[in-house]
Amino acid sequence: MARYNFRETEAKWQKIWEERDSFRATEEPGPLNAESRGKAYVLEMFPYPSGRIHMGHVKNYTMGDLIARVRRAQGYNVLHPMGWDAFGLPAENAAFQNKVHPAIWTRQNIDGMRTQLKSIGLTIDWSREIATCEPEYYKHEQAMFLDFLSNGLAYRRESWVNWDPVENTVLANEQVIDGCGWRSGAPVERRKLSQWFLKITEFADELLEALKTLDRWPDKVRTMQANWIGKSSGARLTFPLAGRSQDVEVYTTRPDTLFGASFLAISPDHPLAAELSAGNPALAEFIAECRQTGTSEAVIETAEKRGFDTGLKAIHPFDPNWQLPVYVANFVLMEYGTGAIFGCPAHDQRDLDFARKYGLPVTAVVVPAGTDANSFVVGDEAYTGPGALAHSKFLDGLDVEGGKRRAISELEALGRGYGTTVYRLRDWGVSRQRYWGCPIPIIHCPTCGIVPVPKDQLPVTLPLDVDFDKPGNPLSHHPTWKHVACPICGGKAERETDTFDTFFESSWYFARFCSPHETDRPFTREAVQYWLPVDQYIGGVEHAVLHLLYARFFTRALSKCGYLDLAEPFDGMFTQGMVTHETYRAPDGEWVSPAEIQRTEGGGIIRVADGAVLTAGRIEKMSKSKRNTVDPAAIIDGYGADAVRLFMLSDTPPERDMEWTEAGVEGAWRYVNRLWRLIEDYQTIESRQDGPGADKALELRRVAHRAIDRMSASIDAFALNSAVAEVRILSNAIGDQIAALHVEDGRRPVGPVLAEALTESIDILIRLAGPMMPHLAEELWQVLGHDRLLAQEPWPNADPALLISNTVTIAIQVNGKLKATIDLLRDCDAASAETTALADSRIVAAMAGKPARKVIVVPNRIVNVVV
RNA sequence: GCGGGCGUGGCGGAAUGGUAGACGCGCUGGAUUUAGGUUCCAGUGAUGAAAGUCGUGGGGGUUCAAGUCCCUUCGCCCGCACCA
Repeated sequence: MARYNFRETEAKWQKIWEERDSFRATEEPGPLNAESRGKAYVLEMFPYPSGRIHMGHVKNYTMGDLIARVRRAQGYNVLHPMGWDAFGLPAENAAFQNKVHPAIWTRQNIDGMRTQLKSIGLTIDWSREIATCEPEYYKHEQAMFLDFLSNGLAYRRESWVNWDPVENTVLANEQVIDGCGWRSGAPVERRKLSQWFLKITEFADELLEALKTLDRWPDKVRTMQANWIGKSSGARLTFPLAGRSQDVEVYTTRPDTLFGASFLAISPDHPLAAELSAGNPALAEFIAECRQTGTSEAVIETAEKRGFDTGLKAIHPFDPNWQLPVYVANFVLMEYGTGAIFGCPAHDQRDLDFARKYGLPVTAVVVPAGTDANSFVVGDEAYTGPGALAHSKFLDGLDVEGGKRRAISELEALGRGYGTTVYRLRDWGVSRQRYWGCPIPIIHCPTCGIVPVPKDQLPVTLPLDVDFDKPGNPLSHHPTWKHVACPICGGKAERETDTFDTFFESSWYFARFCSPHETDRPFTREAVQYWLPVDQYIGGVEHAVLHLLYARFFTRALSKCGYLDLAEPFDGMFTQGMVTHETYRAPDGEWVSPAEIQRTEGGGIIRVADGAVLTAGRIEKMSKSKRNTVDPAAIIDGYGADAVRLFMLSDTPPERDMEWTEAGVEGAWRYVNRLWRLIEDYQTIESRQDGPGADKALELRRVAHRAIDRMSASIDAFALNSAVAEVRILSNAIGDQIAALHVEDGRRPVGPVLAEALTESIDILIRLAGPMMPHLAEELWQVLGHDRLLAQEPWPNADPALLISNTVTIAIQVNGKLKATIDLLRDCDAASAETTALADSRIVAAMAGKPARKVIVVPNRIVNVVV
């Protein structure tokens, strides 16, 4: 055997797998799955075709491929597809910068990325590849939208957007930098536009409740989704305005603190604010200032809390003589509750900050148990804990929950309010004022109003002859595209020029993969019934809320419209961590890419080009701005896909951020070569009747079968780094056995018992290594003389008899501190374990003559002597 | 601001409440080969001559026993509805 040539070998097996169509999925379990354990749909989040794959992709697809390969070997009928989330802003930015058409740019990127992905050696069924920018894909979602519309799941209303007043364009949140447009630099304004919404709120409670059933999802993702949905119970109540016929309706989760109210605050977008501003220029200016921020919640919430006293007085619902000032405040969101709140400074931090700023009274009405209500003072911190109500008339003495109930029943009796449930979740705005997205199939007719495009006229395709030089949406200034005849009256009408949010495409692509070539319908019932739900979905934690929630909603909406019969699309979910890298800076502050650096012998870092001494900075998420990305293609070229895959899996638990290092991938590369040499050495063994090693065989087999057992368990638990460790433990054990053999003329004589154990262990080792290092393992499998592909071989079974040994090592503690270990027969009785432990000289010494007060014996584990 | 997460040797990390540091990187010493990314062997938490003592971000608690459970505190990271 020559040196391992990964370049040739990896290309060779990728070609063979492809020629033999090894990973094609059909609903009929094939001969490989004669003893099929059912189907396994393994899916990684499909990539945006940015042009080149990045390390995050490699991590994602390596993990998914490992699962897919293991499941295949375990006898499951596996579906493991790939496609392209091909609509989105970057294509338009590229069009603007480089004068390339988004369609051409996207298709070129897809071609390049497909080649790169294939170089990783993934078990993808490429016959099912889809791209969401193709009319064959998006025509189905246009039909879905029309069905949502007729089923009351889509509607139109006004909503805010970021508006760049210089470019006259709508900006995405990421295009707003410090409150200004990224290209124009002009302060961004909020504007109202008429937009389409999907009624995700109709499923709010269902989406929340069903989280409980998703027991193969990470708890943190379920928690984040539950918080996002944000179910809260509270009260709606009305405050009459003094001297006016109007009321202000308020939502609160703390009706128990009504007697601690000191002001009312309404949103700058509240209708009352608009009305008052008409006769109040100062207020109008305040509201205009509030609109000088973006629409992002993070910006609004972190902005300085400001208010404007309208001069109006609201009358307390429980006391007609009590009047509260009414403010317009920038932190009150029109989208949540009623767009108006009452402020109780003593028991809400935000209200307290506001009250201190504007000199409003602070009255504590909940005091901790055992505290005197008259001496309890709120300083800089609001009291939000439990306690007894005080200074609250009929609520006095009640606890918080009791107070809430009593306050609500009182409000209901007075006809001033009622108990209610509110969700933080808002309906999903799907309109985008952009070109590179799926056209919304709607026609606006001056006579007939909003008219859906008839289904038989779908798809509404994007025109290709568009101009990106003018700001704004190219669809709206296209000379002809939007001008159409109204489908109802035949008169002159205009197409909707907005396109869908790209989350639309990713909300159902997993179903499309089930029958990607259907033309008249998005998928067949048989195919989705067979494959869905996805058994294992894998992707970045950054999608933990939005994408996953939208897909869950979409699945329900499609079921309501008769497309599916399913509530939850993803049975198992795994969220991976990011890939990070150290950062480097030149003396002038410029960021330097890892590809341009070299480490000196003294441990310093220099830039190769000019020898400039660099400083190593923090380890951060790989990003273009910090220039700390590493190109997977270059690394695969240098070390091979197997080494890259192995390093991706080996060091860090997959849910955590991992640091990419050159040393790490080199270590993985060395291990690839070590396995190659191990098989080389193994081939020198020669079975002889008088050969040595019979006494070593059983222990080696134990290690091998333990490796099967522990690695399988690690994979099921997604502890992929531990799974790699198990393979290394096994190869180390085999290597130790071989190294211990005497070499004669290049041969290693060995007795038949150990020879057989070595052969069995090597067989197991290669099967276990296959999902991680598929090319090397496939090559070694062939070298060992097998005809069948390793990719079609079953997973090994652990022999239970080899998983347990006769003796166990037991720790003996004195007062909880380890003093000795002893070997005992497995499952020996507690009494003899105690006797043996107390007889041990080290224990006698540690007890220093004191009597044992208590002895705790945990069978097969520990004896703790308390003195 | 709100929500979620993470913190263990020089480094990545392992550990059903039961022997802290598996596996690897790095480092130290040695051997082999002068190799055209070497390989192999031994050692490697701190401290101590040793016995031992200490040690899982900090502080407190529960327990025979805590990295693991509870309270509290500090630091870092991610998401926040038009990036995908």
